Amino acid sequence: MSDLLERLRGRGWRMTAQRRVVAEVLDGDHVHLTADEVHARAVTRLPEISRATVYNTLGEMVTLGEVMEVATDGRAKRYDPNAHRPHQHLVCGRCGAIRDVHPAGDPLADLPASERFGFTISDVEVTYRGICPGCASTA
Amino acid sequence: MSDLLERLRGRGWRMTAQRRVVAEVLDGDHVHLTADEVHARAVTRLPEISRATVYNTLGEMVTLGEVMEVATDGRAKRYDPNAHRPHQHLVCGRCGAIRDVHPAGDPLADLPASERFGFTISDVEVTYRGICPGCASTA
DNA sequence: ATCCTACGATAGACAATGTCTAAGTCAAGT
DNA sequence: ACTTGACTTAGACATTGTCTATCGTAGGAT
Repeated sequence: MSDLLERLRGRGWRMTAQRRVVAEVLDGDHVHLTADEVHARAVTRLPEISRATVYNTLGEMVTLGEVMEVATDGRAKRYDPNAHRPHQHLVCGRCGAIRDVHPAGDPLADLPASERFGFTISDVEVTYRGICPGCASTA
Repeated sequence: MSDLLERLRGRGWRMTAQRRVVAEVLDGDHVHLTADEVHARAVTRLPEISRATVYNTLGEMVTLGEVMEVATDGRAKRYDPNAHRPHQHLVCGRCGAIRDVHPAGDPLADLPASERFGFTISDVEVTYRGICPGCASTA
């Protein structure tokens, strides 16, 4: 059952059919759907759900820190329900497949003070780019 | 004078007034303009230049590897002429300011084989997020 | 159980960014 | 100076995301 839904429930969220469906559709590992993909899947369970509601709901989940927003390609943002465990992303440049990965080490430690320009740094995002095995074999 | 323009010249590029203006507008350090910002600046020098040409020209420069495309915010892509020297980006979450930074170490080495899922990795992008000194003082 | 009310959902207009097409223009080799 | 294919243009179109006015409903109060 959806961890995501459980966590949202415990936050005073008014539970509606729409929010439940969005949370259910988004649940899982290595899930990185665009807002429109979420909407398409939600519609199969709740035909009258609107695009605006999907956008609103995803935005609220991001604000609550329960979902990560990922912009790997400059196109549509993707939504990653795996926000409770820090991770980075590995992206196939040909087919767009995305995997969650867990690098060793702390990239923040690699940025010397002289390269911080006085910024207070709160987060580091790492995106690995390459070609996935499937795409490599059909080169 | 523009290194960028020099490098483009040596690649069999047909040199037009439009391309020259785009390359000149984009030149410099810590430059990260959106396509529309490039267009706005180009228009002041060459009033009849079209949006399509700016998009085309930027796209070609990216393909040639002379300009980096940066998607730091899920909004408009930004274009960084500093492609000849590898670097990463530091972004202010409040005002959107972007600085080029040079972390020590190799982030690729931090990704164990077991976390590569058979991908052939060709590139790593790191984005540091935080608050710049100016925004911090007007908190 | 029913009623209220504020919060959520809806449709569709609008906005921002990017892509494509058809026709005109021009850089550069001959 | 020609010629030609690459370049440019205006504007339509596509995609992604946001906003507004109105309607519906979850959940507490009675």
